[in-house]
Amino acid sequence: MKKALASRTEAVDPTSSALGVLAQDPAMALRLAEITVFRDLAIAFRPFGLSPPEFAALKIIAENPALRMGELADLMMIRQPNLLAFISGLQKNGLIDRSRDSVDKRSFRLTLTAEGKVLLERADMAQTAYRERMAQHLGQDNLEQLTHLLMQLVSLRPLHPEFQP
Amino acid sequence: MKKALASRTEAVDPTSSALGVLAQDPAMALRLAEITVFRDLAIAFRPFGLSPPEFAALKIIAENPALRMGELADLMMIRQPNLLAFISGLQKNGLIDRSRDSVDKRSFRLTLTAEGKVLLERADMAQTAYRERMAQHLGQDNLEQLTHLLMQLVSLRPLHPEFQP
DNA sequence: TATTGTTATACTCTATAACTATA
DNA sequence: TATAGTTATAGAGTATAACAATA
Repeated sequence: MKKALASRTEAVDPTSSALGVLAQDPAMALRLAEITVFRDLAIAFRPFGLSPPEFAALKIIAENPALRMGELADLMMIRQPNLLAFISGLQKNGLIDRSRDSVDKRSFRLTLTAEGKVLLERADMAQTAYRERMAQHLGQDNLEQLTHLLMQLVSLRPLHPEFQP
Repeated sequence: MKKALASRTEAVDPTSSALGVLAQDPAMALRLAEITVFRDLAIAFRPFGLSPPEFAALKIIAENPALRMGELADLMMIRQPNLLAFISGLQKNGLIDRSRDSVDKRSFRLTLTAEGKVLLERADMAQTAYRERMAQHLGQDNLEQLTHLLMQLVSLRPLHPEFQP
């Protein structure tokens, strides 16, 4: 039926026919692509001491100065308590400032420090290089269409937004 | 510059302009789409007592009877020790059989039990329903192209496959 | 009374090294 | 010597509830 698959050290290729009909499933493809890209990006960002989510946070703060923490959590689609852990780390490393909002004293406003801006600029080059690698592999137009379709999926709001287990 | 963003309970929309240039980044789009889809799929599979990876494992085993555990781990792009945890669970719940390979006595061969086949068939309907929801949102052709592009990304082999931290 | 951010905590996922039994 | 699977374990990531300060 099928030739013996490759050994552990030379991994079975998930793009091979072994996945069968499942390779046509968008969710499966989404997960495998996510693993592929983020394993690689984690390595690409390591020289800068950043994880992919940390890079994303810096980038979003740069784009949206004086962002509140809750807003950042929403944009990254993670929970506030989970955001806090690595936001504290970024602050401790001197990459971001957290200052109380003068009018709403419950809120913090996030901005990049000068050091944060410099690091982001350097890490940004690694991200750009990786994006260009993807563009070479897929074609620039296809990569843009892929990104557009993914963001459209994000606006697929959950079936049960009020779900509580 | 920008209207005050929504409150915590009515989340800031990651597809809004607040993401800025980052919304054009394939990696960011990939992560947000993955979160969106798998949060929803986790709920869709809950009535069957399955997590999305458990469903995927059942589906892949159904497509590839007598699969070895290491091969399954490769196809799902997860590590063998991490696969083992939930494979044991599936076996304990009577959904899969693990039998020693008669020629290579180190290997196990995975197959679905009758019960596993029945459950998979039912869970498959939930997955199909969700895929149709995506198709309605994006258009059937776009969904297929999205899936195709994602699988092409998976074949983007890592820059440093030999990396050891 | 509701919201922002925090703490505590539990659960899952992920990654690696070291082991066994077979090859 | 190498591979299939296992165990143990450490580290992330994720989820919820409960709390203080502020609105």
